[in-house]
Amino acid sequence: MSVAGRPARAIVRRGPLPARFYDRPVVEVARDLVGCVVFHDGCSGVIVETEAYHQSEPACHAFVGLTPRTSTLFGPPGRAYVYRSYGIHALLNAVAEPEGVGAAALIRALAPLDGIDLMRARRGLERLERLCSGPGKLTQALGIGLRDNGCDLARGPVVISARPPAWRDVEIAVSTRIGIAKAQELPWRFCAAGSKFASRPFPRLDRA
DNA sequence: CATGGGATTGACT
DNA sequence: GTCAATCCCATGC
Repeated sequence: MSVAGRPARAIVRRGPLPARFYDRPVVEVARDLVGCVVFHDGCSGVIVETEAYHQSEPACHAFVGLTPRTSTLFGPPGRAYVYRSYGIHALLNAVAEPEGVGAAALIRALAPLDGIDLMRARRGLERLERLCSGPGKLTQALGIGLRDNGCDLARGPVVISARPPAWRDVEIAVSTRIGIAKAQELPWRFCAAGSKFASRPFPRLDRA
C-alpha cells in the first residue's frame, strides 16, 4: 500500500475508453488509438498501427451504404466491427463517429503485453515482433473472431483501454493506407514512430 | 441463384 | 518478386 493508500495497479491499469472517445472524427480516433491497449481472452497488446475508414471514400465498406455487412459500421460508436478478409482472416475495427455515420478505425498491429505464451501457441510462432504485426495476425493471436462483431469495446469480450503512462506522449508517424485499390492518396495510416511491431516500416516520418 | 472481389498472409521462385 | 487459400457478401441476371 502506498502512502496515498492507492494500490499501484490502479495507476497502471486504466479503465476502458468511454463511448465518447469514439464519437468524433474517425481520423482523430484512429490517431489517438495508437498507444491504447486491446484485451481479449487473457491476452493484450499496445496498439502501434491503425488506419481510418469513412463512408465518404470508396475504400470504406460503408461507402456502399447500409447493408447487412455494414450495419455495425453505421451503428453506435465504441463497438467492434469484425469482418472476414480474403476468406481467411478476421480484421478488427473500432466503430467511430456518431450513430448513422459509417466509419471505423482498423487496428493493424500490436506490441504484445500479456498472454504472450498463448499468443505464440495460437500463431505457431516464437518471434515477439511477428505475433501481432498485421491486422489478421493480431486477431489470430488474441483469439478474436467474427463472433465479436458488434461487441461493446468498453464491456467486452474485446476491450480497448486508455494509453498506459509510458505511452501517453507516443510520437505518431503518418502515411497512406495499405492494401487498398481506391482512395490510396489519403494520409490516414498512423503508427507509433519507429515501432518494431508495425506491419511494415514507414516510408518516412511525419508528426501527427 | 451465379459470379466476383477483397482493409491478408505465408510459402515459394 | 509471384501466387493461392478461402468465404462473406454485394451485385446482377
